[in-house]
Amino acid sequence: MTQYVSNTLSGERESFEPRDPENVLVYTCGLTVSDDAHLGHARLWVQSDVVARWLSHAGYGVRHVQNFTDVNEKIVARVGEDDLGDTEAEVAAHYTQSVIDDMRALNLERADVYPRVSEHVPEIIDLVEDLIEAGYAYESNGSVYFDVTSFEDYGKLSGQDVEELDAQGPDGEQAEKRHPADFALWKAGGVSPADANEHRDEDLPPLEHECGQTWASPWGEGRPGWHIECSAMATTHLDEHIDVHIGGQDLVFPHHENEVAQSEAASGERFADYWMHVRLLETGGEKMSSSLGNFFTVGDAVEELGANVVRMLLVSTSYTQRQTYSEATVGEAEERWERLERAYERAVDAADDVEAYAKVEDGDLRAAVADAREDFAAAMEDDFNTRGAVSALLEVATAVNRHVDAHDAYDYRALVDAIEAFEALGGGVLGFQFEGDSEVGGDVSIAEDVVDLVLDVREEEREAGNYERADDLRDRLEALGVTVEDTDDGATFRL
RNA sequence: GCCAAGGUGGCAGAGUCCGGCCUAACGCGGCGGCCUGCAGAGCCGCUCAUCGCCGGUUCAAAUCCGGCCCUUGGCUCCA
Repeated sequence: MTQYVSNTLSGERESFEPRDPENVLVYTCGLTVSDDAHLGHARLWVQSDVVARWLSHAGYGVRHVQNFTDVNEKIVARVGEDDLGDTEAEVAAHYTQSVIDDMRALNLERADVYPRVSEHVPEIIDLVEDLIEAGYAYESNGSVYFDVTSFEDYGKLSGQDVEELDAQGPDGEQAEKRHPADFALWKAGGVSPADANEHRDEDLPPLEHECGQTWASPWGEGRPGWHIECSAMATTHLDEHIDVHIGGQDLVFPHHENEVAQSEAASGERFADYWMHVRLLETGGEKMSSSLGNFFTVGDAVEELGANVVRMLLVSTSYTQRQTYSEATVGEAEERWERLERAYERAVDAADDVEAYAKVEDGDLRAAVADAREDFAAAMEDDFNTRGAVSALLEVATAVNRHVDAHDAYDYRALVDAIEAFEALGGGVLGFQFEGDSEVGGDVSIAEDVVDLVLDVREEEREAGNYERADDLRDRLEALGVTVEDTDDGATFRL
């Protein structure tokens, strides 16, 4: 059993050999909290979530860090908009919370740390100082730039040649730089009104003064550059040398290239051994993005489709392949999820229906589950092929349906095995939730409303002390296939 | 223009690293049958591929090599 990973650094699929299998260091390049997250972001999150879950499942110890960029001119540009807040920090806090809510709604496993730029400015300053001392960066007019010509390997991640590169950064920086491809590590002063207004909604009054938070530094008041934050936070919370760096494909250059340069120049060590780049989610032939305005927010998607369908969608194309978002692909994801869920429920019902000591044996079902476990593992080991992993589970679904259709007495052990496969692989690794998931829309929604009505009546009976009536309602619901469970928060049910 | 990644059936999407179990997985769609009071779900069978184009290597290529065409991303904030 060997894990394989496509590595942008080498351009090849490599066997995965973490430096310490007990403590695999994974950094997911998070997002700038200047707007609600959309499905493109969610694709990255879900894919990196599944990577972390699978590695854990496969026996590795994983330390996962995912950052929030909460210092950025696009955030500044929204100051004063609606009720977002009057400072950069308030706007950032608003969208950070929104993203955290989205991540919870998508059933993402918690990362170990979610560092924010605003809380790591001292580490960033230290790193910039180190780079200046080592001769890789220079101060110019209160700003600090990385000297790309000083770092021999510059361009190795994205395949760029320094001499061929166009200028990086806004026009205003060019005069301060030695080489047009040099990039800012530290920017003097706050965000200029011009830079902020470039991203500002046209309907809002333009900003007139320099704004955004600034910090004291050896070079005067200023703000960290974009790329340096990830180097500083990855080093702080993981190590100078990490195992896996995951991010969106649109960040290969310049962001990740610059991270490599900064980190490796500062430490003299290789920064990340495996660079995984999740290809983009496209709609209408172009990438889904905030700036293009062609996005579907995570919140809306979860509300409309349910977390399981969204996850099924985002896991239905392997991360090395760009994905199309369309009505057809969403429809397919719905069908695939429902097929899986129904088979799971059938297996649970059938298992409830037989005694544990039942003697029936169905060799086909047992073999199908065993094969599926192997296929699932093989797919995940082969560069985290999530589509193949789902397919393996759907094979179990077919086998369960076949078994239940064909027999009056069921193979208890085989059913339990199938249920465990659904829960451990579909639930534990792919992050689906088989129970307590309330699907929104259509007949199910109406049925749920009706059940809620009955439960309200039952609650009134309970409060009045009429437990016989309440228990009768519960029994009758159970007979209808609705399992009622009383919790601290009131009664819940599942169909 | 330069850099990178891709082009597989009606759709979507595995397989390409290590050429032959690929007569191309899984699913959606379409057609027929079983089941069913009806519907849905489910089951069975069928439908559907010059695997971008051209050439080469080989007994054998979706898979390897060369050229070309097209798409997407990056080179400006971007997952």
